[in-house]
Amino acid sequence: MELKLYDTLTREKRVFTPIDPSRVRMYVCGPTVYDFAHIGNARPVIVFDVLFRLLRHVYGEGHVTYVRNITDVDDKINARAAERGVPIQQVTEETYKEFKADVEALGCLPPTVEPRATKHIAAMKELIEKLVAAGCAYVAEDHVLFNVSAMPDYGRLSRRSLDEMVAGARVEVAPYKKAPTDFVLWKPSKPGEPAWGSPCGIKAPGRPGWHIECSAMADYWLWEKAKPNLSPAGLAHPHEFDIHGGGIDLVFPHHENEIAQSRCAFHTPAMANYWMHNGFLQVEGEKMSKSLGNFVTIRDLLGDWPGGAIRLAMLQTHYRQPINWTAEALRLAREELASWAIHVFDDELLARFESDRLKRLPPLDADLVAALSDDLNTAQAIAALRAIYRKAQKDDKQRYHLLNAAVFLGLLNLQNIGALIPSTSGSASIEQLGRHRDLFLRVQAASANSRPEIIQEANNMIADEGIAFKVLPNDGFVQLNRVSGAGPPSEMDRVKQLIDARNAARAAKNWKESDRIRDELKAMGVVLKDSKDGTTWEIAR
RNA sequence: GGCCACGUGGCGGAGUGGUUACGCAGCGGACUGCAAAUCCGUGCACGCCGGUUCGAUUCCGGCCGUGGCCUCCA
Repeated sequence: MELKLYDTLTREKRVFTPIDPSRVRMYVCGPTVYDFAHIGNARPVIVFDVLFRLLRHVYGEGHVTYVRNITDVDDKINARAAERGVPIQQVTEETYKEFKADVEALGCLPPTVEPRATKHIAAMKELIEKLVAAGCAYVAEDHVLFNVSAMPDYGRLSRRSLDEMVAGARVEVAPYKKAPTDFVLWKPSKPGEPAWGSPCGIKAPGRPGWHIECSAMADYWLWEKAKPNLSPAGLAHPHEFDIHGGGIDLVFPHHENEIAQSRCAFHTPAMANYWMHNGFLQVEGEKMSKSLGNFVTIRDLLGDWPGGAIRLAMLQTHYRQPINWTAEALRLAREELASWAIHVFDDELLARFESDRLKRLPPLDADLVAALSDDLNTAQAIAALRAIYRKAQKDDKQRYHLLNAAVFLGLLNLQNIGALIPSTSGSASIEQLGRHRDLFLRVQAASANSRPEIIQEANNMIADEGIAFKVLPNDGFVQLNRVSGAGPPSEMDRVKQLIDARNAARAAKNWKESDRIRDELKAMGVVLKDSKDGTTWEIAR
């Protein structure tokens, strides 16, 4: 199966051929950790997680290195720390933890490495000195600046000429720059700002610019650290790696500058062989901004929707298309996952699947892999899942394949399948569960880290009804329980009794009685579904 | 202002030089005592104007509309 990826540099879909198939290397720009990540931040994380999964599938799990950096030195972080009156490191550590929890709840695998900028200052300084030595950078007023004229095809990625950039510039040019397009590699720090000993003989302490961080960390992890594991073919292209990803807004200037830095420092024709960019995201048809009040954090969304539903909604649009983020799309995604969970999955299937996974996974659906191999066409991949779902209604084998495919795409795991199937313990009322269904889903969908807090919050809201959510220790499923006291006999048992009584009445063609019982169940919040195989029921919404 | 994308049926959203996306909603049918649910089937489309072509939603040009970048925002 050929894998094709769209390359922003050449603006075309090309067959993907890794430099070294035994070690496929990918770098994606990660978050700047100063606040909760928003849904726009989630897009590249999810998109490149799908790519990571696909690459692992094609080249083997141990043969893909995925680096996603953490930018933990940045003026926005400094500002936030000052605002809150806490040390910078506290801001970055806290935010990183939250980010990790969010991303996990969205079904993303951890990258191979998550390097932090502050741990790679030496590599950055080394790179800067290399650039100065090569005549591609210069020192001015304690800054080190990249000399853009040293890079002949600067602007190739973003398809803009130097003239355009100068003409279109709307910012004042700092006086120490030789040319308006030159950008900062290193800058001096004021007292109180994070600072390290400067390179190039600069006495004043300083800190790195944003662009150099990525060039340095990419090279450190994808070349210096990867070298020992590369085949001769891989070593023939020093410093180059396979895929560089990020949001489309990073094309200029960030990625353009990364290319300039890395290529000039290492004298290579390319930094990465494929440049991939995800499209932008709007919220309910409008640009997301704090002033419009439609700024949606991942955490907020996870409060209202299972992570799998967020992921499904996200992947329904091709990654390069703009996406309009709506509650309606989320609702549909949740309903769809719920219908899979309710109609074709059960505990026996999940248990069998989990035990199989430890040994060997069943082969993936060919249509699914073909769709993903065509420049990550997740919309078509999801269509393939729906086709399996349709077959799964009749063929038990297909249920297993659907589960396998959904787990592969990261849409479902044991925990969030449970999230879609509400249940009560003996004594809490089903009607109560129905009423608090959304709250239930919020608790069930929470990541392990954030769950205690969310469960506390949820339980505070329903405390006056004498009920509380409880996490079952074995499987992580959530139940609604009565807090204390004996309570009435199990309502679940009562439902079963009533259904049996109703079916007895129906068998006797006593419709009046059977309808009365159905109404009684309805009053409890239970909706019946009769089928050939018997009567099932679910919680009313 | 410069540069770059995008514009598909009631809604969301793939794809294609002539032939099915898919999902939701709608309609019809099966099932059912009725209802719900489920399953099966089905109508509805390619912003506007030109051009290339036997034929364009798909290629080219123009226009209109929306969005992005040019400000260390994914």
